[in-house]
Amino acid sequence: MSKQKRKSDCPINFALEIFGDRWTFLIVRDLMFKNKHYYGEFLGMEEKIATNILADRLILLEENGIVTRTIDEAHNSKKIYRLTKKGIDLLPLLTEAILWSAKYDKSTAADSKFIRKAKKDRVGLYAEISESLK
Amino acid sequence: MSKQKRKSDCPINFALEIFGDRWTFLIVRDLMFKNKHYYGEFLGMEEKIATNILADRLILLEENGIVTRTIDEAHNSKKIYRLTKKGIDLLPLLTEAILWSAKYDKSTAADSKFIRKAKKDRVGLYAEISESLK
DNA sequence: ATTTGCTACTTGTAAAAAACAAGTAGTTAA
DNA sequence: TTAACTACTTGTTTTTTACAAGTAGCAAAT
Repeated sequence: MSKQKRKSDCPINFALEIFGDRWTFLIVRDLMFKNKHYYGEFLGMEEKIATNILADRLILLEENGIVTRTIDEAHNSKKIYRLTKKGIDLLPLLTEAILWSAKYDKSTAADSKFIRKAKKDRVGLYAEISESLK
Repeated sequence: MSKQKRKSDCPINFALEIFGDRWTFLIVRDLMFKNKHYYGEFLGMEEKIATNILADRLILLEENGIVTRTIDEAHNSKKIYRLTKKGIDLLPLLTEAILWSAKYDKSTAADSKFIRKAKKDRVGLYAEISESLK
């Protein structure tokens, strides 16, 4: 999945050209909600991403300005991945996806506390999570 | 892209297993915002979807309860595609995607009137569009 | 000082999906 | 009765994904 010329300037298409695959959003999810920061942590995700796909998607996410990659000062062999502002700004999109899935998937594993808070106090929820990502 | 067992019950993954590709959301976009209802109309989209991909995605969207397919009574050779309630409920998700892309894509083709309305009166916008889809 | 293991990858290959070009079957219109 | 339209299907090539294995840099343990 390398850089190609865009199919259109439609905003939906813009988002799809970054996130229109099975894996990219799962990495963002782990960064956003599961406090994961290392390659090895993403590799451990429930959905079992392959090593090459993970490496590829991390590069793309960095190229698209959604995550940063820095060296862990305590352990030189480790790299820390973090969401940028642009990445954190995906929170409303992720939240709507979660709400939609929770509504229509009978066997959803969505966190009911999250759903309740999202319905009652969206602004507060966003503030809380944004704060946790600083 | 046929039916396979799910990788997880995570709500993000649930959405991705339906929409995690380059094309499915573009069809939903055309149904939601561009008043398209026929195979031939989708085929004419700016992004140039291939005939086999379109046919496949329409089947999947129907299987997932997001669109209905009915025969046009006036023209027996035509089929009408419409969003279901489940499909219309994707509106907040699509809207957040549009807002995010409009914010971060310098050359976005996002409709500025839509963006303004979405920022000022989300509820009103949703009501307006939902009404137009009945 | 050297093996052992951890971390973050890369490489090779098979399988699956997408892209592209062409063809087909059932209307409808001329 | 032919021509055109509509919604597809089929075949082939190209691209992407999945899976298994290997590698390079660092750190701790023997």
